[in-house]
Amino acid sequence: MNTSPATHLTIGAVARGAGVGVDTIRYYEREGLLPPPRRRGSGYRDYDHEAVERLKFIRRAKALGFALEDIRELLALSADHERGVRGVKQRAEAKLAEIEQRIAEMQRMRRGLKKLVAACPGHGDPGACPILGAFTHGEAT
Amino acid sequence: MNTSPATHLTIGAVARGAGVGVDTIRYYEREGLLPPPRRRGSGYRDYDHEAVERLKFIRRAKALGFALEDIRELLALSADHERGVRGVKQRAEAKLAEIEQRIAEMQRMRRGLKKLVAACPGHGDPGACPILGAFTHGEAT
DNA sequence: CTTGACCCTGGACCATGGTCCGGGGTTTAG
DNA sequence: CTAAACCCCGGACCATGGTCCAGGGTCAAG
Repeated sequence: MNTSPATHLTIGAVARGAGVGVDTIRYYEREGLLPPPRRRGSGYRDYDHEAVERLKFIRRAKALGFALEDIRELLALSADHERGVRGVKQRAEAKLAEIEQRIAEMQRMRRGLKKLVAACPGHGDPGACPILGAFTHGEAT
Repeated sequence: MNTSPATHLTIGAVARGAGVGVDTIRYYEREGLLPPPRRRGSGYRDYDHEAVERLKFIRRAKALGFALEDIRELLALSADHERGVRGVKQRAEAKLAEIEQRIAEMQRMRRGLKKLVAACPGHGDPGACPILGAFTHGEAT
């Protein structure tokens, strides 16, 4: 297996490869999401392809609903592989529960709003608009 | 029904009544979410009970997934009742679509994460943990 | 060798949704 | 009357997740 550690990528190449901005990369580095890469003599950051993967991972994790802080923890866990696997699974389970919670909340919103929209004639007497009514004395929750 | 316009409430009473902080009320006023109330001779804001209702409305709308800017628009529409009813319904419909969109996204996340958690042994070889794998080369989306 | 594209740093700035503070006036209960 | 509790204003500050800028060095093509 070739994990290709020998690639030499500038920050710009990594950014293009991962679909983020260079400032974002430096920001993630400051925030401990991306390990500080080795430097070239010039001071330029010198990345390998794993950095691109890690950034893609961050994007995916964000898309999965993880905040940067969650991701930082996940990455720290995955760095410490032996105890990491268990931890990663636990975090993922916790996140799953959180997401399911959020879905349930959103569904409550959806139901309330749907009911209101269905009941609103969309014209005429404001008193007949249940949306405004629900806003004014809450029956939409 | 008594719409009681004659109540005299200080900002603190309104805050307690609506379950928000006084700073939040002043912030909402600055942001155009709450109309500037009349003032007493001393300069104190003088609210009536409608302000409390309006704040509760803002809380409910936030709970329904509206951002403060959305709420500002909704309030502006509802102030102009005749053309407002139609507008309010349209906004609510748009918001409903947005919420449904968000629910769908969350459900995709949930499915991905669930699959990963189910497949992860939770111990042993990190290579066997599909969560880390999915993060490193995305199959979770 | 020059030129333009790229990289470095530190720090300022953005939006969102508030929260807190200081210095001062007001109101109300005892 | 006094003291506590409340109110005023303007402005600073918080977290989140970046984005942009100035002033300078580096690298690659022609």
